[in-house]
Amino acid sequence: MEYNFKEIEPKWQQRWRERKTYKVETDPSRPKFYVLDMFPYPSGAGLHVGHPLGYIASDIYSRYKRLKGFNVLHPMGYDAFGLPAEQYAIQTGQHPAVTTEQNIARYREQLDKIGFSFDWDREVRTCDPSYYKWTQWAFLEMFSHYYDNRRQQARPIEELKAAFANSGTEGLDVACTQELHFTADEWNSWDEKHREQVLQNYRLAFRADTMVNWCPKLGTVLANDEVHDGLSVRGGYPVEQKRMKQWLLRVTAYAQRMLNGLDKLQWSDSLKEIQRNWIGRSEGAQVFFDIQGSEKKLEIFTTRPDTIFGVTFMVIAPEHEWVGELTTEENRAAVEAYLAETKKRSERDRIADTKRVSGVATGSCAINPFTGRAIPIYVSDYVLAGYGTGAIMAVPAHDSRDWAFARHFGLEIIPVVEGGDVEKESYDAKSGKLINSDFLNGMDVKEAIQVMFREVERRGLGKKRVNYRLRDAIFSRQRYWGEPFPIYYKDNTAYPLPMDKLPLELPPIENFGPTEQGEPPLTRVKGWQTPEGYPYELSTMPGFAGSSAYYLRYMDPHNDRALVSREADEYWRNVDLYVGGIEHATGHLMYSRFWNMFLYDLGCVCEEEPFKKLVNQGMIQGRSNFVYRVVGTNKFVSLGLRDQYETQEIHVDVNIVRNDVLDLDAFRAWRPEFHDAEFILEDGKYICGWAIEKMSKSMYNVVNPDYIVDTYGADTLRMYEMFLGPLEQSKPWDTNGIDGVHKFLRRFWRLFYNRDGLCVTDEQPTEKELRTLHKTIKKVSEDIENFSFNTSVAAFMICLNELGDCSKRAILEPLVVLITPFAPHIAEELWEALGKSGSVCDAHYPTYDEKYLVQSSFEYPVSVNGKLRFKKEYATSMTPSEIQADVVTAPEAQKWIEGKTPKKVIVVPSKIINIVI
RNA sequence: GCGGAUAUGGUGUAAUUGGUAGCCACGUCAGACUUAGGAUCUGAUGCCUUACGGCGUGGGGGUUCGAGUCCCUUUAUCCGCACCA
Repeated sequence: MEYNFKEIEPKWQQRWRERKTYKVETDPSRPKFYVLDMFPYPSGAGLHVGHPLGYIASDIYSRYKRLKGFNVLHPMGYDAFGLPAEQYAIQTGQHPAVTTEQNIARYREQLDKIGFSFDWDREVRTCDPSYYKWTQWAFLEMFSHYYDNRRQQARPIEELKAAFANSGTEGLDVACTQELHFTADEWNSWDEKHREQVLQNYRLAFRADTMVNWCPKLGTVLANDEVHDGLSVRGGYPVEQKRMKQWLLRVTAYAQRMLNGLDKLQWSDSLKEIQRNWIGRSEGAQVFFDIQGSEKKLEIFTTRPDTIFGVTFMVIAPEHEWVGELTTEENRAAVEAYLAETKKRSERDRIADTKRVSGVATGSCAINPFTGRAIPIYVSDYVLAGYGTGAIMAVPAHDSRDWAFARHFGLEIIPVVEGGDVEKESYDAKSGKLINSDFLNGMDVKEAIQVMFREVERRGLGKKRVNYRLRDAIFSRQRYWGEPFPIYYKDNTAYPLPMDKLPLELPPIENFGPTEQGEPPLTRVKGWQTPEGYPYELSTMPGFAGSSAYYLRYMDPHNDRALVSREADEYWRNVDLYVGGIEHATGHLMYSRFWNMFLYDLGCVCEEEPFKKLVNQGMIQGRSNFVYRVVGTNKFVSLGLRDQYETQEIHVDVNIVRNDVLDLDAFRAWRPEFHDAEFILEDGKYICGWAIEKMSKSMYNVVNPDYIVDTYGADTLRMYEMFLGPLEQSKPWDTNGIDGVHKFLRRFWRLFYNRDGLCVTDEQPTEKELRTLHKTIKKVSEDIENFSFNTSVAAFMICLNELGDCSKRAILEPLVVLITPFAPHIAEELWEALGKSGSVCDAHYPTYDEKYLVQSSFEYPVSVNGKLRFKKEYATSMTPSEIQADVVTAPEAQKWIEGKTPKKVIVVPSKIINIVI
C-alpha cells in the first residue's frame, strides 16, 4: 500500500473539522500557552508559498506544546480593514465589503489545505462591527484619559479638569502637545468650547493641527511608519508635508515605558534595536538664548552643551513659528523667497539632496549666554521643525552640518574640543579635552557635558531634558474602508459618542473611492449624523487600529460586554509566542505595545507587554528562471552555450522548469509566440539560468502552495518549508529539494506498510534501535524548543537512515507522535493504523531515557601553558566504555597522567592524536 | 553618515558553541532492478594531484596546543534610521 496523501489529507482535515479537534476552552487546571500568528490582510492575490512559512512554524510549535500537555490557544483571523483591502477593491472596481469577503473565503480554503490547528471558532475580522465596537471603545477611552508623567500612568481626564479648576497648570507634569500655563481662575472663566480646546492638548486621543504626511494619490494622510523614503509604503506614491487638522494618538507619552519594556522581552536584538532607534531617546539640555532687541528667548535643544562656547550662529527651521518675527525688514524679501523655494521641494527632494547647503539670514541676532557675544540667526531646511524645538545652536567646529553651513556662509569656526583640524572638517567625536571654553578648559567632553547640565540649570538658562524621535501617531485616514470614529461635532467641537451607542457602524455607500480634494468619502453619505442631527467625524481609523488589540479579542471573541473578560484575560494573560514578519517593527508592534500599556493602565488587562516572545520569520523570495533567445530568431540556447551567441534573457514560468531543466513541450504551449520555438541543447537538455528576485507575477516566479499541496501533499509542504533553512533567515523558494522531503515521508510510510499491507511487528527493538529512537526524541524536542526546525527535519531523516527497515511497534509508536507537529495528516493516519483510538493530537509526547543515549560528556587532559587542565567533551557516536578505553590506554597519555609532563598534548574528542614529549 | 545582520562545496545548509569542517538533503556520476521512468535501491561526490600529498569556512592579521566559531582590520551583500542638533 502506497503513501496516498491525496486521500489521507482531505480525510483528516474533514475529521478535525467535524470533531472540533482544535477547539480550545479556558481550563485553569492546565497550564496555558498562547501561540499567535500575525493575522493576514486578505489581499486579492491569495497566498503564495512565502505566506505560510511563519504559520507552519507556529503550528509546529503549538502542536508540540499541546502534545506536551499545555492548553494551547492558537487562533487565526483577518486584518480586513485598511488601505490594502481598499486599494484592491478600487483596482477591481468592486466594493471592499464584497472583495474582502471573497478574499477571506479564498484564504480560508488555502489555509485549510495545509492542515493548521487553528481554533476557527475564535476567528476575528477587524471589519466586523462586533469586533470594531472594541476598537472604537478603546479610542473613546484614550479620548477620555490623559497621561500623568509622575505616576507614569494614564488617568481619567476628569482628574485633570479638577486639577485645573483647583490650581491651573501649577505643578503639573503631564504629557501634552505644547506646554501651557494658566491659572485656576482663567480655567474657571472659560466656556466649555475653550476648555475643550485646551483639553485636546492633553487627551491621549486628540485632534491637532500638525504637519502630516499627505499622499495625494492615496487621498489620505499617513503615519510615519507608513512612509518610507518620501513614498507611501502601500503603492509607493509620493508623500508631501502638509499642515492639517487630524486625530492623533499620544504614543509619545509612553515612549520611555516602551523603551524600558524592551529589556524584558524575548525579541531578537535587531528588532529591539529598530524600536529603540524609532523611539530615538536622546539626553540633552534645553537652553534659552536671548534675542537682541526682543523680550523673547529662543529655545533650543542640544546634546552637546559642552560645546556652547563654540556657538557662532543659530538656525531655525523654515516652519518655525517665529520666522516672521525674527526677520528684519531688509532681509524680508530674501527670507520669503527662501521659504517659497523650500515649500516647493518635496520631502523626497529634501532627502535626496541632503548635501546641498541652503539657508538665509534673518537679520536678527541672539546672545550666546556664556560668551555674551551676538550671533546671527539663520533659517535653513537642514533644521527640522518636528524635532526638538525646531531651532538649534550651531557649533561649526564640532558638527558636520553646521561646519558645511558655516563654510558656505563664511561664518566663524571656533574649535572647543581638541582632536581635529577644523580647517579641513568638523570634529564630531564625543571625546577630547575642552579648549577655548573658560571654566570648562581641560575637562574631558563627558565630564564637561555633565558640568554644563548643572551650570545651565544653575544660571536659569534652561533644563536638562530628554527628547524622543518618536512622534504621535496620526490616526485619521480620509478613506472609506476603516472604523468610523465614535465622535460627533457640536459647534465645531468634538464630542464622544456614549459607550452604549457603540458600535457606530460604517454606512454602506456605492461610491467609496477617495475624493480629489482630500475630502473623506463619508462626506458623500447623506444624513451621516447623530439622531439629534450633529454630524459625525468623516475620516476613518487607520489599518493599525484594528490590529492593535486583536490578540486580546481571541481570548474571548464573543463577549459583547467587554473586549475581554477578566477571567479570560487572567488565564491567557499575553501571547507566549508571536510569529510574524519584521516589517511591522515600527508599525503594528509599536502600536500594539502602546495600546496594551494603555489598557493595562486602565486595569483592563493584567500584563503590560502583549508579546512575550517574538520570532521573525524571514521573507521567502522568488527564484526566477530564464531562457536565452538568440537575438532576432525564435531559437533558444541552453545556459552553458549562450556565450557563443548574442542572446536576450527572458523570464520563464518557474512552474514549467524542473531542477533548472526546461520542459520543452510545456514551454511551446506556454505562449503562442513560442509555439514553434527551436532549442540548442546541451547534453540533450535545456538548462535555464536563474536569479533570486522578489516573488511576483511579472517575474513568473510565484509558486502557489495549492500547487505544492496537490503535487506533493501538505505534509511535504510543511516539512519542506521548514527544511529550507533557519526560520529567521530570508531565503529563496526553491522547489528543487522538495523531492528529498517527499521521499522521506514515503520511506517513513513504508516502515508501516509494505506491498501486503500493514507490516508493524511487536518484536522487541534492539539496543541500537532504541538508541536511535531516544537520540531522535532528544534532538527533535530540543530543536523545536530552539525554533531550529530545519535541523529537526534533518534529525528525522537521520533517524530513518539509521533504522533501516525496522517496523517494530515499540519504535514506530513514539516516532508517529514525534512527527505529528510537522506532518499531522500522515501521523493521524498511521496512528489509526497502529490501532490507537482518538487523535494523535491528544497523545503524550514521548520522553527520552538517558540510559539509551551515549554518555553525553567525558573529560580529557589538556596541557595549557604547561599546566594540567581537564576539559569537558561530548561524544555522540561512542559508548562511555569506548571513550574511557581510548583515553586511558594510550601509553603517552598514561605517562603524562603519571606526572611525566609532555611538551605538547593535542587531544580531540574521542582519541588522542598527537603527543610530543 | 550612523546602527544591526550575514558571508562555509555546483545548490540549500550542518557543526556537540573553541576540539577530526561539510551532518541531512538537492544536484551530479557510476551501478542494480526494470514494462527505459520525473519510480525504487546501492555506492561515490569540497578543491588540486595518476599517486604520495597539499589546500580549504569572503580577504588580511592576531590570540590559542587547536579558530567556521574569539579579537583587530578589510571587502561584499542585505536590513533599519537618516540633515534627530
